[in-house]
Amino acid sequence: MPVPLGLADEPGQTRGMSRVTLQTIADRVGVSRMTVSNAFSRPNQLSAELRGRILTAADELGYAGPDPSARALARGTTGAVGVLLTDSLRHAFTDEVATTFLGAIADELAPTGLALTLLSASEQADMIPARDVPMDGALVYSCNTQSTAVDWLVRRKLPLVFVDQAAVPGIASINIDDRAGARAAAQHLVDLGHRRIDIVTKNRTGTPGIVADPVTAGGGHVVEQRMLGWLDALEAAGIRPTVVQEWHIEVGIGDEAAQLLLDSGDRPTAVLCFSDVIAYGVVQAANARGLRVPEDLSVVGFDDNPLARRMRPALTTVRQDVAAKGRAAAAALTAAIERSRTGSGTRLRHLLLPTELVVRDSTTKPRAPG
Amino acid sequence: MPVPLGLADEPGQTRGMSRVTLQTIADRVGVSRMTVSNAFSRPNQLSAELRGRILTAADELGYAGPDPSARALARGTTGAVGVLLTDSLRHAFTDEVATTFLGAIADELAPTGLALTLLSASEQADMIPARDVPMDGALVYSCNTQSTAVDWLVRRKLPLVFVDQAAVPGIASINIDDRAGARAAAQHLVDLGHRRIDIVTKNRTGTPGIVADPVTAGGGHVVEQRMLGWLDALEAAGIRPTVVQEWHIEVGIGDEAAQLLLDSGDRPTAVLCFSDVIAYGVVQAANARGLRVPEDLSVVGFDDNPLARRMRPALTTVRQDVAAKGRAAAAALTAAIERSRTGSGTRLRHLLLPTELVVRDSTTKPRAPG
DNA sequence: CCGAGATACTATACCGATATAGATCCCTAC
DNA sequence: GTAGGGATCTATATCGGTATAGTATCTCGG
Repeated sequence: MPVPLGLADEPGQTRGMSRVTLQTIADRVGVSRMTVSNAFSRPNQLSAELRGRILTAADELGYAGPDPSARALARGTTGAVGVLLTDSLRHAFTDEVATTFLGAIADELAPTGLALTLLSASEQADMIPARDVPMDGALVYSCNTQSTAVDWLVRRKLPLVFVDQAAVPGIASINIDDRAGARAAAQHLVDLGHRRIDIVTKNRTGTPGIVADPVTAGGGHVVEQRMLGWLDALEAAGIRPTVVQEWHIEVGIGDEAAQLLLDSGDRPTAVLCFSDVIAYGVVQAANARGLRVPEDLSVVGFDDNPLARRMRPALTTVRQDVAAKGRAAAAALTAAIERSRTGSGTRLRHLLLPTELVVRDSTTKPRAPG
Repeated sequence: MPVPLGLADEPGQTRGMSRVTLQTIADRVGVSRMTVSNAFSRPNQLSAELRGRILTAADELGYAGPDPSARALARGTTGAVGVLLTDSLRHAFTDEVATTFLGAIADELAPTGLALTLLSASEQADMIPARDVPMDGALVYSCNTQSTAVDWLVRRKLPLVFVDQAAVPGIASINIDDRAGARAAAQHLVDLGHRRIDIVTKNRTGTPGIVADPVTAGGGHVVEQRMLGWLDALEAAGIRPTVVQEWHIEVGIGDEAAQLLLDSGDRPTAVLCFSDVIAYGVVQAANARGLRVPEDLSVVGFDDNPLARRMRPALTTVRQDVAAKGRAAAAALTAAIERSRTGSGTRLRHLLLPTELVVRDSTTKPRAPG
């Protein structure tokens, strides 16, 4: 029964009289505070008649229901779960892979009634969301495991699920088979006859440019796994790729990385990219130099971002089922929360979802087979 | 100083001994609980030496900092703000207009350190996020004002900002000039010489199909305003449009609505659409029937969704600056929160952002001018 | 040598609920 | 007639902090 909006008090104004609490209502009706609490939270603990009177009184007093913070303290549960994101929160809404992932989580969480709180890993204004925001559990999405934010969550002993990160004993994790996917991508190029194959990867922490030792360059678990996968296939074929890394991962960012490869004297005939978004940049850069994809340059992405299908030529890439990853993550989180409530129960899992090479039109045999 | 992850206790396990609280640390160090609290929350209230000892002890005991829920209760602030969304949360990540809006909010909120909690208006499992989740304030985005969820937020007297909704006295609101935009869109068609102009609108609550009385059909504030704007121009030109409404607002949904219009004997030469997404559907449907846009059918959208520019032909539409709307909303919210903290301060505002007709390639003169 | 003012810490009183163990009262079965 | 068992409601003890008003102790100018 919606109350006419105009009648509501000014937000935040207490208007002289003190706040209405359970006690206020208890006094009004002449029952104990506990009974009023039960009227709201455990209806079957009191008679329907009394409950009716209490609810009426509460309504008259403009009571909005038990205070969520107080309830959270007393019950030990808040009704919200967090998602920790490394990048700015904006990224959560900008990147198509991220939106697919989060959308799937939202869907999976919907029936539980849990709200989804987006947490930024960056610490602003002496407030650290991962440490200070009340929540019942959290998803850690593609964050650096060393990150202090992750550390705070761990210290809080919150039920956690790690996604796209190195698995840690005692914490559920969801990963995709990055290494196998990358290996398949590289093998695909090798099988096509390419010998000059280079790599454009991502590394928010390193310096952009050519990477001397790719294996130890870091950049996070996913970056490392994909690198290992590429090298698995390339080294087996006796190929030593030039590796360049970028910071940015946004569509439309100019490509200093691609420049390093395409303008070098020893130009590659194929490029493996950390993501479809990066591949997009590489294709743009190639076109800007008059190179045709795939005739002059084969390009492979990763993720099977919707972007990959929109590109011309359509991008050969490694598909991961991002939605399935999101659903699995949400399910793992609710399971973890349940486990922490009931002492224990289902065993904690480390899931590895498959990847699959999707060959489209951005790869072909090199013009002059090596 | 990150703690080695492996050493952390199992999440949620109390492992025999009871939880570490301020008191635990106070006892260990031999000071009062309040002093320990100060060590964490008001460092300048105690000597650096003692603070050091306290922090060390806390660290040894595996204390993760003051419990957020307890702190929220005592301080009356949680560090998170909510966004209430009518549709499933998924929509927040699926729809490009929504992601732009939320991304802008996230950006604007970043420096404040506030976390963003996504609230679904639907009530699941006896848990109503709008009523039960702790937060410092909330944005209400394009929700039905009658919605119980909105009502809960109002009763809680939370600082609120209404976006894309009828303004209510006492609550800040951000809107765009839907009516003027729609009027301009309709006038554009009239000026081109169209006389048979129909409308495809949206209405989640009504039944899909032809709408008898568009003005009273409801569907929410934005729907109503745009309808008024269209009719302003059409009625002035003596045109009575056929109006059909749809439920779905997702790209790629088959178009029963368009069908009603395009397959009728008296086919329109132009269609005004509630959104670009709907316009996309109409164009698809037209193409499927062998009609060319704009030669056989002019189509106008609304929003200037990025989709509008990607479409072929590029869509004529009404631009709104969604990012600006998001920033304004976030700013209004932080202002509202500040206002409720300090009693009062800046005056509460009702903002109306401009709209602008963007003529692209989906509209032209009717083939046989009436 | 004394009072004013910091500085460093403590005592007490909330914040607004929920959990758990009673206390009544009424009804039923033996 | 009474023990046992529900259905209702209450009393008490938390939940884990923070705000505010003290109480000492120290410092310093006059």
